[in-house]
Amino acid sequence: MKTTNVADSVLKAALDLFSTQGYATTSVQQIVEAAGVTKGAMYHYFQSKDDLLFAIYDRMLSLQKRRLEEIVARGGATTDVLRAVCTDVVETSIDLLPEGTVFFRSMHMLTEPRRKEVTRRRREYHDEFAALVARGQDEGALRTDVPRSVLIAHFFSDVHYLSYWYSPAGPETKTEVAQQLTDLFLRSITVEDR
Amino acid sequence: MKTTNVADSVLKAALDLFSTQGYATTSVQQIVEAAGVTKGAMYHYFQSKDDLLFAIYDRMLSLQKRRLEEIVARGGATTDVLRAVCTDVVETSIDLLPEGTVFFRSMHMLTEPRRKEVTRRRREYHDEFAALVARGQDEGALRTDVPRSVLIAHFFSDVHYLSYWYSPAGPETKTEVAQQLTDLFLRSITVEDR
DNA sequence: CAGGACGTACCGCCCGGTCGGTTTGTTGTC
DNA sequence: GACAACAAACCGACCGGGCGGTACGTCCTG
Repeated sequence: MKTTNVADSVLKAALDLFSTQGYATTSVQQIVEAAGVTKGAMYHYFQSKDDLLFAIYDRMLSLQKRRLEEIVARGGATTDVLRAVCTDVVETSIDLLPEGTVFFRSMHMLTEPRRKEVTRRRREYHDEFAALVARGQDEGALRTDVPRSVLIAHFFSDVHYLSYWYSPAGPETKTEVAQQLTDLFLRSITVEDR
Repeated sequence: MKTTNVADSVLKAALDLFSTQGYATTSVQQIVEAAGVTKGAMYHYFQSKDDLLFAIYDRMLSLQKRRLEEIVARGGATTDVLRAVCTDVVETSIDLLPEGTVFFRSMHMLTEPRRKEVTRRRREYHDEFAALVARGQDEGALRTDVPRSVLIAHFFSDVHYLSYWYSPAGPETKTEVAQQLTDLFLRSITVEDR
């Protein structure tokens, strides 16, 4: 409760500054000042500046993974599951917009072991999603004339790009956008029927 | 010819290093060493490290803009023009993959006036593309049940994401990918006919 | 011998990180 | 409940280093 207050406010400040200024151009001094703590306090809870970045990634990756697995576990027709996953990941990504900004912008700044782990966990997510698409293709619901890797990249691109254009202050709510993007995606990857 | 040799090799080295290591984590010393020149020589042709970044952006933006305008100038049915633009920008983006990597990763590192100009020129491109989509909607060829801004973001996301997943060493050629992504995009934004 | 094209030594700054010390909190003892 | 004993939490002055950038000399070309 109290011990986490420092760590929490530091993380919050770091996320805010990293997402607006970038990781490299944000100094530890700025972070602790924004968080209202001292450098000593921060380095008591975190080993390095790198730690802060990784903590942000860790939280985001855990959350996304958990949500994906929950939806898949609920079961249902493949295309329905796919639809649920798509809308959910778009909505979650909008909730985590600052994290997303930092993620794609600063991943290459992580030190080697950590970057490896982030890559590994992203691949896990990717593979689980790919399995879903594969199932859809096997069932004849999804088109096979485009390589699966392209279909998947086509989906992740939307999620990825959100932090570059979406603004909560804009005209569309996150629910609408999630619906619309999912619709666009599914329309493009399903087989032409009737 | 000779005067540009230094500037060229510096820019080439900078692009290479920026795209692999990131802008902030690449020192001017590294760049000049990789380019085989000295710091003095570099600072004779460029005013700052920032200059190098902007030069990369400038080249990329000019090229994309020029290609867009050439295709639009050729005229034709709106959907055909749109298709041509899409495949072309995907192909060009693949040709400029390192530039794209640097672009989306380090744009926020540009100093204020330059970032403003980059934003302005991107908006120019965006607006021209948006006009094309609007024309398609007016003609009844493109769907209007999804906000135009979402349709456009949906397209740019594919282009944007290329530098994160596409590899020339991979199984798909740039021509194939361009065709496939264009197909996915157009399928999702055209009205259901038949 | 003038002036652009460089080479080199150097500067001030600020960064991430440290470290000895102080405060605050917890526990055990009588 | 007073207090010693100890640990965890926290402070902030300080450090070495590497950064972007510069000053100035030198060389080459016309």
